[in-house]
Amino acid sequence: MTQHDKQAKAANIFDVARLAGVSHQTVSRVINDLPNVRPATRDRVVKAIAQLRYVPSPAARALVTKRSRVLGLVSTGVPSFSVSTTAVHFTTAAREARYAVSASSMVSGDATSLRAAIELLLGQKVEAIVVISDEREALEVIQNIELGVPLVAVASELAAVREDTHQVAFDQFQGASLAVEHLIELGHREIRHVSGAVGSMNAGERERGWRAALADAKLPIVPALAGDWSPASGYEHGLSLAGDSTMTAVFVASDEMALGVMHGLQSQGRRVPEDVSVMGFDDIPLAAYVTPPLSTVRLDFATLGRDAFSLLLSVLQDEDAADPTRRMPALIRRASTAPPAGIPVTQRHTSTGRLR
Amino acid sequence: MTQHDKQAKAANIFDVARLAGVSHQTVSRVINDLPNVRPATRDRVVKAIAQLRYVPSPAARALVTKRSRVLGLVSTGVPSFSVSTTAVHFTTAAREARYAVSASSMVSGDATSLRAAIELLLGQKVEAIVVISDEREALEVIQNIELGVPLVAVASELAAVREDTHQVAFDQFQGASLAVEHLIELGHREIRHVSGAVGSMNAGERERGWRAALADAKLPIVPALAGDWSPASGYEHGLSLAGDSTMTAVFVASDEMALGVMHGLQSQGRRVPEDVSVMGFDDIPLAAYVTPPLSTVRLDFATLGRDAFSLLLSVLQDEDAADPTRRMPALIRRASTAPPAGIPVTQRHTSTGRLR
DNA sequence: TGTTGCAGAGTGAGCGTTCACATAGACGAT
DNA sequence: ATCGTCTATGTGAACGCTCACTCTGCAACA
Repeated sequence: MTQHDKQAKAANIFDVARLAGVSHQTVSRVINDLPNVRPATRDRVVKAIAQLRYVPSPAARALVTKRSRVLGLVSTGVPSFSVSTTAVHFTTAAREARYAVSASSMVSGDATSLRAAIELLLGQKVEAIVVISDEREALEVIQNIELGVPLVAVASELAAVREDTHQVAFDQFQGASLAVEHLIELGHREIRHVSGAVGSMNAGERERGWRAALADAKLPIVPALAGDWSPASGYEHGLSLAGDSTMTAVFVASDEMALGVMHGLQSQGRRVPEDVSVMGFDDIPLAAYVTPPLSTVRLDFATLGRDAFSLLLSVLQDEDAADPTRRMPALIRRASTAPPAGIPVTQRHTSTGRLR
Repeated sequence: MTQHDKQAKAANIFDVARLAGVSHQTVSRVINDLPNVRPATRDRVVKAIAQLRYVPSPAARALVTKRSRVLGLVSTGVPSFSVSTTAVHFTTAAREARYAVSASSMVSGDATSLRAAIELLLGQKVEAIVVISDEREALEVIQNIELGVPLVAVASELAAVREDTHQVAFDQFQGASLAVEHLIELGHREIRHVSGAVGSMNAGERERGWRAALADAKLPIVPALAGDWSPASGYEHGLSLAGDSTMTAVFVASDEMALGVMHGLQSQGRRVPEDVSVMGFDDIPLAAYVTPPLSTVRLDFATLGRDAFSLLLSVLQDEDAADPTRRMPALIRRASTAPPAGIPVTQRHTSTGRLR
């Protein structure tokens, strides 16, 4: 019974066929779950497979079927909660559907490395590519490459230049409006915005939402303060906002920056939310556990990741259902937002000078 | 000149050979950069390749060479800064060496899905597998699978059960000692610890470091408070620690939890660092931008990721150099740690009762 | 002038699958 | 008895490479 299952070299379909006393084609039918195989025969084959620890060669299979069952995943930027979570759930969904995911993440996202990454993916004959990147330019670079395979972009702008580009995203605009409306409802009238990085599509949509909500309420709009998603940039703007005694609330384009803003504000003696309300975006796990807990807009990245995969799958199966689903964010009220101080005018006078 | 480069179906090595007026073997020599090809010939081939947009089939190549140039990457747990950063840099290094990375991330990391993930990777004939997981059990599950390929674990415990398992890690023990010694130097005598998740190797090492540093200084040791890496668990422990008037400092096993601890403490009226010093671990980007900025231990995950790849590469090339490098963490002093209040005894009396 | 050596090619087999097709037997209808 | 039909199985080619050879001509040497 005991086999010489030494390092002999892996069994192939013919070895299995021989052991099971059938043709290689019958083995193929069994591994591919095709009909017209007698249960008894199937059994013998299955046993032979197990005994020989046979694993079909993906290379041979890909060679003849011309399908690799590999998906390319490109992501850019410093690892963030949003991108990572989306990616993990995309990968999980793919795995469950028995697709392999060839990942190509990169911090910089410049045209050169992006092109190299795509090239490598294409060289692997991936069946489709999904891009999780918020950088408008990155998406454009990719769209200008002759891919030859479908592209799914997890991105908030409908900039579908090419016919075979599909999209899945949150409604960032609505999310931002939600946030700003919440501040307006609380009674705030001067609401500032710290935006995300230049060239970021999400940043653009969020700023647009802020602007629209203010316009709707006929409230004053001043130029947004340009951040870069880093807590450091939030902090810098927090410092300068501390000196702005007319505003009573800040809508920040991300939680990470919002925490920086709060720290900047607090370090100058401005209290949150008593003096200034701060609103974030994303709802990162930490948001609820800082002082004060951050009001924010929740994005369900897990669902987004799975959505991206479903879309990819339907594109691959030519069901051009492909409706660009846009998930709605949810408002999360916590302690960093509150009605403005009841005595705004007096307040304004006493704290007019630059604080330091 | 203009070709009918319609959807004709991709060119193969023979098409290129025909166009260049050489044999397929010469084309093969060119794409593999082998010698004994006249420059003029090489040129013609290169031109033909460009003209036909020829890309060699990885499947055909893998079929004959028996090498896939694909690496498997498994990671477990909720996406975190540490894991994501390590993974991104591993991927980048691999891409630069023209290796593809098949990613299989999963939130749960239970034996079943872990086995399924490994199975899928093995089915793709990956040349090696790297695991970025802190869960002892996950690593054990994987080590008990007959992989047939080398395994590199990014993990802090030297639990090399199998011969072909290699490791790369930080010296978590030293890092934790560093942190605790910093607190001791500041004058703290009662230093508590909020540990990471049960079953986490890093958590174990960090707790061990805390214990050792206290023992070295002959300071009292009480059982650690068991967290689970989540900010929520940090918060809970922060709440209970607020009632512990004997301790003046807490060493928390991660920054995320440390922020939760600070929030718990602060919500009970305990000031950081005036009443309690809090020390984190990891140095996440946010750590410097909360109030107060968090003292912590910095881990260079980017280097770790690259190290993992170098190790993998040397293992693949049979250079069993394979020394288990352990990178040293660095102490980062910020504002969440300070000398204990000068009047600890009085303090102790006034705040003895449970705060709430 | 013949022999050797080597650079620069080419030839054909083989990798492990799936696909299209061929074949054998069983069964019911004519 | 004969034919078609369906099920269960087998046969051989093709996929696109690399590998191990073979072949050709030219330079160098005795």
